[in-house]
Amino acid sequence: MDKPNSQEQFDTETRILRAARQVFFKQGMAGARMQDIADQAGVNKALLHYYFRSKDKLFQTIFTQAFQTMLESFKAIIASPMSITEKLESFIHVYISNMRLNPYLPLFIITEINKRPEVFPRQLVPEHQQVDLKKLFAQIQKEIAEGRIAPFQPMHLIMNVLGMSIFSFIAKPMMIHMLGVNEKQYEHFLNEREAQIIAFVRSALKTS
Amino acid sequence: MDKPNSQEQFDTETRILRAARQVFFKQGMAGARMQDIADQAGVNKALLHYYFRSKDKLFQTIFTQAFQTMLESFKAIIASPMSITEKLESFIHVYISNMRLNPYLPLFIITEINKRPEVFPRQLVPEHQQVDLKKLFAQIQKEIAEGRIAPFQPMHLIMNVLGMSIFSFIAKPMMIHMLGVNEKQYEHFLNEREAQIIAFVRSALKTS
DNA sequence: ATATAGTTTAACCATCTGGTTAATTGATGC
DNA sequence: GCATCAATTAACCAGATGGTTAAACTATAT
Repeated sequence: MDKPNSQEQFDTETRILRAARQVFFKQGMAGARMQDIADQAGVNKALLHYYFRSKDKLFQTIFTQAFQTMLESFKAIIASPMSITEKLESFIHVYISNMRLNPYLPLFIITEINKRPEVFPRQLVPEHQQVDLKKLFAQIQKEIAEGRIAPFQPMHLIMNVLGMSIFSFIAKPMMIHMLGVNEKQYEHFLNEREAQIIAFVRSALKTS
Repeated sequence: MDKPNSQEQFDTETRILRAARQVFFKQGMAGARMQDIADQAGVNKALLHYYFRSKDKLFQTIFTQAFQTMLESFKAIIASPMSITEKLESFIHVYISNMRLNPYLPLFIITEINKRPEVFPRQLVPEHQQVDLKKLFAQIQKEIAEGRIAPFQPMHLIMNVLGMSIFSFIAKPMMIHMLGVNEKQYEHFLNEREAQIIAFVRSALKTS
């Protein structure tokens, strides 16, 4: 009948990667089946091994790329010449936009690292391109000292912003069941989310 | 050599349940192995089926109980006769305490609902014991109208508090790699977490 | 045309895994 | 002692799953 996926325009390797991303993101390493990925990509299962040797190798390719993606937006914002307030609001905007396109990404990363913490050593994030927290922390403390924002510990401030932004997406299924709302109501809620978080952070950081 | 687990004092069914919780929480439904659970409980694998019929049944037992646990603390706080500020701070305190004891619980619930959203219908949360949001929302709006707290939409306010509290625990492995800190530093950070979130929320809710 | 190299497929294999079963052990009442 | 019933175990089974392989197909160059 209908094709499992309309991606004939891409070459085989790309189609496998796209299919693998879909399946791994949704099912995780343990739950993903090579046959499912092959079906989704519309190719023979043996081709997965031809291009990527093993399930583990294919998974690592997907995972590493996903993790890098996550890191990149983070680092880009930190490096930019903005005020703290602007950076925080940029975080909120960027992460919420990204998650609208790719809601599974953060949860995927979190669960997979959680299951095999020993498998993801420093090697995954080479020393030279690690997030430079020191500069960001210094900037926050400077603005606090200048009285431009209320005093909060830098790491907690960042975690607050990330938590409010990311959690509302990854916990969507749980919250829908916990709060007893339906999909549509929750989507409406997510649409307001960015503005609401920004307002909340502004209020918290206001100097009295 | 040594026993896989020192729980000889419990009866077989309890030992299986405790072992299943450990394995399911960490590995998820797809990643968990019946043999692992049996080993962890120190019993023969056939006993798992003798007591719980199938992996699915055993999983459902664990999952339902975990989900109820999560709901109970939520509902208890909502029902209590506290002000909004007190309730929010109670949320923060209760969830952070619970997660110190059981860090895998929220992530477990989130990922499993995510993987099979169709399997968890309303039946899991019987109508009569669903979280009563209406009263809570009304209380929030009342306190806003009385000028006791700054105006934020109730559901966003709650999500903010839950996000800041829960996310810092479930994202621990990701944040450790993202921020390039070590386990010990992160544990120290988590110890300060409750006080920091409370301070942040208070500041945000202050009426100017 | 044909040789060559890369690509794709069907069939197959070994292992893992959830689940079953028949036999054994243990306790309890008579 | 022995009958009865629940609890426990070792051995086994069928299907699923990651992975392999030899053959077939395709395109490109000569």
